[in-house]
Amino acid sequence: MKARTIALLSDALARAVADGLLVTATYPLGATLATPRERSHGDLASNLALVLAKSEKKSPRDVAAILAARLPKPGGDIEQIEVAGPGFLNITLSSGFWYRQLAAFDVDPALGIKQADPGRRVQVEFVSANPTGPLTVGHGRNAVLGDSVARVLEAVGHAVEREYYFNNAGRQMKVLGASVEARYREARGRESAFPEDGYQGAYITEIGRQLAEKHGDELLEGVHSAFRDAAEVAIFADIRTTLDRLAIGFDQYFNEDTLYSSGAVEQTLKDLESLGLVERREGAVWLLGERVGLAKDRVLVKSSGEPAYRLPDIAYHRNKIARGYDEIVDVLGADHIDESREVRAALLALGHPADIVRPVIYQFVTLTRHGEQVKMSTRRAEYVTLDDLVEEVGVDAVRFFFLSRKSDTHLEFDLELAKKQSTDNPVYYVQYAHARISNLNARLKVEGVLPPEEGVSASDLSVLVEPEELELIKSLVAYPQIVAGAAAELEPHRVVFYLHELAATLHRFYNEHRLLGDEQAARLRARLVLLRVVQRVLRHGLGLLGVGAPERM
RNA sequence: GCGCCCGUGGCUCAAUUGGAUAGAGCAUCAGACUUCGGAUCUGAGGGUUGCUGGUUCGAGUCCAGCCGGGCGCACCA
Repeated sequence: MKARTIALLSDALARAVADGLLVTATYPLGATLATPRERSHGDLASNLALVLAKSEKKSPRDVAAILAARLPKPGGDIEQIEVAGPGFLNITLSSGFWYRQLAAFDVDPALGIKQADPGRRVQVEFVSANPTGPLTVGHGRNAVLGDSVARVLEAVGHAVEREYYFNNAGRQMKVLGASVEARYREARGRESAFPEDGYQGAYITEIGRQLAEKHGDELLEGVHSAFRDAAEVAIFADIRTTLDRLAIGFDQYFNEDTLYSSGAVEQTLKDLESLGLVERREGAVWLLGERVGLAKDRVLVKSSGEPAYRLPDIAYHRNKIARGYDEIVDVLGADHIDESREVRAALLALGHPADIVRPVIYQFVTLTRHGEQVKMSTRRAEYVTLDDLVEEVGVDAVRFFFLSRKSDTHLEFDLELAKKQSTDNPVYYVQYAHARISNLNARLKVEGVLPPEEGVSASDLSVLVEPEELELIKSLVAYPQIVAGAAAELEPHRVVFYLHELAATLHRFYNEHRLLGDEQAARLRARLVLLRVVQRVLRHGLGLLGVGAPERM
């Protein structure tokens, strides 16, 4: 419809030029045709006259009037065209158009969502927590965000691979092993030197205790990798369990270590060096900031001879690019923004198409309870893990709440609100809309009323004349654009806001119009089609968020 | 000090990426059906979008400078 309307506007412009009233022959790039947020502004609004005003040296309203006079007379899908405000052309579509849309949605498994053609191969890398401890609430936002971005991309026809990148070799893991060893010794009643910067969580004590149980005193003598290995296995199992609960899975787990064994890290360093982007000084190897567009020089290899984290990270991204993805999404906490920039700069310097790497940055999460902030300290054992959070408020609330803010803003997670089984809680509000329709269908079925078979005609739907009904139809028809926008901008929160609004529109309709006992059979049938599509959209949207759509609550 | 992100009713957040009279929810107040589950709905009050300039037909959105908050500025990952 948009394309058709633009063609009409373009025609009107050409005719105005032919009539000698306007001089701009080509349809301007800056002109948009959008759905106004204000309902009284019609269904489509063009700013064409506003954009042309300057070059035409006429007032926007005059330009709009000239164009309006050359648009086709209302009829067919267009019911009304008017000049409004500073010079907008507001177009109202006929109800017949909307009935046809609804009828089409009813038989379209894709609910109007266009499939990208050709679809792209997209990799989404997320979570990527090293196995040093249970996932935190912060990882939770990462996990849910990454998974939902992947779902949205899949919904518009891209082939998505989910990847988890981890490092089980570095200093962190050594400290982890030493921490476990100390706990093991304690469990065997021996002296132990707990590392100064060791991991203090209770889960470490537990792993140490289990090793003591299994091996007795066997591990007291000598140097063992068993501590580190046991910790890794136990912690990874724990992480996977948590992710499973959240219905999050991965296609690949990528171990940083393979970048060393394959020589990729070394090769990356060589390549940077041969491009003259590297300098050796103070015993370390530096990436020259100026040469790659960064403010400062950055260490690639420490004076100890170990690569700093960013070198393997650059190698990792080269590896990803070499795998041929059309697009690479990195879900990162705000504290990794600079790192992401450094990698990007290095990739560009190495001649890679760094633009296909798209970081999704999220800000930190705070938990509140009764308006008070819940303290989370990783150093001490008093943090709330992601698992604790899921345990307390449930999977649906965790996922919905994490997605209900634009990722790049701080997120305040209200524990009490998330647990409430009432209208205040947006998860329940949306889920209830879905369950309500199920319940209604069940009640009607008892009365012997069943929804019509699929394939009703637009004219069958023309009994839907109430404002609440047309509002629902328009809201449904907007859904594909919401999904497309969420996919293009990697912003699942748009789906959350849309669903809340759709649910509100449904509740309004539901409250105003009673279906049970309606004697007008044709109207009842049409309404059941409408509700069927509403329910499908709710279910689909919740699916993009990974949130359940219950039949009953 | 430098860089990045953010400042929107009392609170938590949106705003179709530069569009029209800045919208929701919570909270407050006032109401609705002899409940297709009231886990719902209607209405009201509440705003100089941190401040000051600038860009243009038009700014919450863009540019500059301040004020305030967060993150980063390791040879930690």
